[in-house]
Amino acid sequence: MFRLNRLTDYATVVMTLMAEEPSRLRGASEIAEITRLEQPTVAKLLKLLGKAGLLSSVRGARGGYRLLRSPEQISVGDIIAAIDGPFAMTECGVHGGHCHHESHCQVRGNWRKIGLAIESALRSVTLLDMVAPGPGWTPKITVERPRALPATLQVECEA
Amino acid sequence: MFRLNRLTDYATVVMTLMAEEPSRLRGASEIAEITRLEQPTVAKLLKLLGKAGLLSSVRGARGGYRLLRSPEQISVGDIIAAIDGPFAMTECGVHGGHCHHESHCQVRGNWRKIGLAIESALRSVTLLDMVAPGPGWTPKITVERPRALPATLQVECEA
DNA sequence: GCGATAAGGTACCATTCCAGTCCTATTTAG
DNA sequence: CTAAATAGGACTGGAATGGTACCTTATCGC
Repeated sequence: MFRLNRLTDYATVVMTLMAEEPSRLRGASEIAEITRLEQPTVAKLLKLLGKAGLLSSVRGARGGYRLLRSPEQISVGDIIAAIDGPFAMTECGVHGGHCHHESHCQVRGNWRKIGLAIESALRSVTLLDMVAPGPGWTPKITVERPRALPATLQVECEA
Repeated sequence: MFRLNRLTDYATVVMTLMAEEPSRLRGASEIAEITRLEQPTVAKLLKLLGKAGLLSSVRGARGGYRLLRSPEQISVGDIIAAIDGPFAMTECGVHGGHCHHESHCQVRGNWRKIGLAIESALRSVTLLDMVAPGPGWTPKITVERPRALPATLQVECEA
């Protein structure tokens, strides 16, 4: 599937909640109660989001987290990157050059481009959009593509 | 990560190869040899792609597979759907209504919309594009979004 | 100052999912 | 009839996920 993993999904819920009152300091327990998620899970998410620079934390009693930037300056892409790590459509090269046709592999290059396009699209959807998208909001994602040329390419990419 | 799983990745390589000579019947072993993938893995992919209606199969000795439609009529989205199943950004509702705030959960609704937008974008990239994208090809994905309204929404969505 | 509270960090376990293998039909060429 | 190739399962090892526990560090209120 082209599926968001669960933690990332939760993270967007948590961040959307935070965006409702950006200046308010909230603790993990409070957030867990409102979102009905497990407290340890929320704590884990908050740590990750803090580490990624999306939240600032206040330690000690009556501590908590708040948004480090305003909702319109935090994107869905930021949240995904914070939880899931960097975008990468394919695993090409993960196993250290196991694929010795990489430089000639058009398919991988295309995936990379498509991935970058999706990433930039997700980076353009902000928390403010998530909180209050407006009644008729629909993200319109379009792929612009020139006329393709006749096929002559040899594909020999392994792994 | 927002990562394609490996089988789907392989499937695009296989399908791109098939697109080079759409009318030619190819067996799993031949494809495995060219792509350097394991033969059983290729066989599995071909079965799935056939089941999804992207390839037609000819059984028996000298049998094989060929594209059922022309390369420009088969999209990357088709391939992903064939291997990974239907698009679904979130798992909301997978565990049968465990989330009793679904109807009020703006976040999930937004994810669904974003997912649909990405899906339609992927459906607009065809095998022909993958085979011969042209030298300067870059998919340009844009999300159109109106001015968001002030935040007042209550988020209470679990799981 | 002290205890309570809450974040920071690390490590661990259980489960799920994925990728790959294997086995047994079924079909067709020769 | 036999060999070759797809069809369609079932099964398994391993990796990744996601949830938990434990301890440390920092701050607040008394």
